[in-house]
Amino acid sequence: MVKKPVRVRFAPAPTGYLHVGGARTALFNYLFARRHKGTFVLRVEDTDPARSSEEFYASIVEALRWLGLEWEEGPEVGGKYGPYRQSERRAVYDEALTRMQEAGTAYECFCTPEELEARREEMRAAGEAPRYDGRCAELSPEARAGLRAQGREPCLRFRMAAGADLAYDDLIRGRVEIKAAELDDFVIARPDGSPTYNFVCAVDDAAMAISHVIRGEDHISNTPRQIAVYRALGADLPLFAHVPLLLGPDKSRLSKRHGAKSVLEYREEGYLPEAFVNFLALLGWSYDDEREFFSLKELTKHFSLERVAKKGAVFDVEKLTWMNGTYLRKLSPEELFERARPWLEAANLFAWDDEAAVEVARRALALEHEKIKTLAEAPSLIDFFFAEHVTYDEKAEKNLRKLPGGVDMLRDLAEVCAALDDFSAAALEKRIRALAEERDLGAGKIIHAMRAALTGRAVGPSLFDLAALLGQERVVRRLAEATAVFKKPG
RNA sequence: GGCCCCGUCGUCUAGCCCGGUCCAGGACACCGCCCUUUCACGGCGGCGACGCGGGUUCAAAUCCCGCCGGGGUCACCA
Repeated sequence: MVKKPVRVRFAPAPTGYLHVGGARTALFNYLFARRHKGTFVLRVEDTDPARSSEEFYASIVEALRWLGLEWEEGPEVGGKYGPYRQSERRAVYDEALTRMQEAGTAYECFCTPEELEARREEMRAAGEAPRYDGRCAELSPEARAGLRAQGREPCLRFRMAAGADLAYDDLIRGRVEIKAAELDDFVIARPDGSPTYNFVCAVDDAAMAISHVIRGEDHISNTPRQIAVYRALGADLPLFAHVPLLLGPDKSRLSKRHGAKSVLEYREEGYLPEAFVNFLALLGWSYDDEREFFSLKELTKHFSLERVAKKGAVFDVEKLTWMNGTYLRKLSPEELFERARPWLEAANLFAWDDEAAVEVARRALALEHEKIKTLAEAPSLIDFFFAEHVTYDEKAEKNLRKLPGGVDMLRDLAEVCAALDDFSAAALEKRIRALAEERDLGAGKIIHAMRAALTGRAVGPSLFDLAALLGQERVVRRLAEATAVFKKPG
């Protein structure tokens, strides 16, 4: 038997932003396609005009691109199975609908949503599973005409084969069996003719020659219906793989109420797409018991559905943040600066046409390289280099006050700094340490207070590096200004 | 509630299919120590799990049964 070419699809509905769960599903599809030299298709499931929006569509496309998940076929790039937006495929569905009506696998149902809900409620009350009772399944043409005369507009239902159990082999879960009793005739088109999800999904997967359907496990219960549609269409079944859901801290499906953000929000918060993708891949998939760093490219080499877990995974931002930090540390100082640039620009710390200032920023960020965890932190890490006057935080003020000798020592420090011919970090360190020696003090005493005076903070880069970058003039000035702290009561 | 799925450290997971090498390995977080002018990075160490109960077996995280727990789904949404 000839193996069919691998074709997978990610099929989001543009009813919201791309969230992390969707992103992971997209990633798994992408990886699977690449791994098997197949095709990754993007299909937009916008059959519900009331809930779909262009804004969401655009943001999903942008998010996928940010992650680097390029699709070979889909909106924006085209492909021979297009169009790839279901709102543009109405003709395809209409044709299938007509064929199925003619074949008798679809029939008109005149029940109203209200009537159906009432009957479902009765069934629930009676302890039965609420399902469609087949009331309109065998309506005669005359009966239908009568109902129409009453002003009723029919929807179309799919006729499930009576008494037929269904089963399929899930690539992740193994064999899944569904009893016929659990299946009912479901709506495939609304009275206005617009088709519904289970129908279009199967029609398109068949039409687009999708070989593997990789999606969230919340779709397991849809699978039998879609299989039934496939059969009615006379199409070969794809293979199904249902990946576990992403969970919130309370173990229920990750959602907005857990504070789940859209993918693009993570971008805004300064996460690197390469770190984000790496982290996402590890949520439900593993390589072995050791390795956890993978580039997108490496993932495409190693990914396999066999190593996808069955258990849902909790999205742990802390680990993401740690991983982001390690990725940030792998960048060269220049790359780090360039990638932090959007955040730096937004913070408006200095004029970008001032080359000297840009250079200071570049070097300042380099001094914080080992500490930065997200790009969004960049501005606050270096802003004191550009502040007109230093404002001291609580801890800094405390460190300043602890300086032995107080104001006098601060003045001496300023004097010493002003007298230095060579204001390099090395020369500065030598001089400051010598001063500490002269006064019979631990160098740390001076260093801590001086850092506070120069930066307004108790934490920061190496004092001597920072001071050298700040420049002699500003160092002397800030040391002088810091004497004000001692004049305040405290 | 019916049906379906899942169940190893707080979290992500390796191990389970092919029982012994697992008094369960790695990572994040946390704690301690080291490095060090602070923070951080890095290094070292610690804390910490096989949901419970039966059974099979010389031997069970691994196989079987039951229970419990969690989740998903039951639309003219996708």
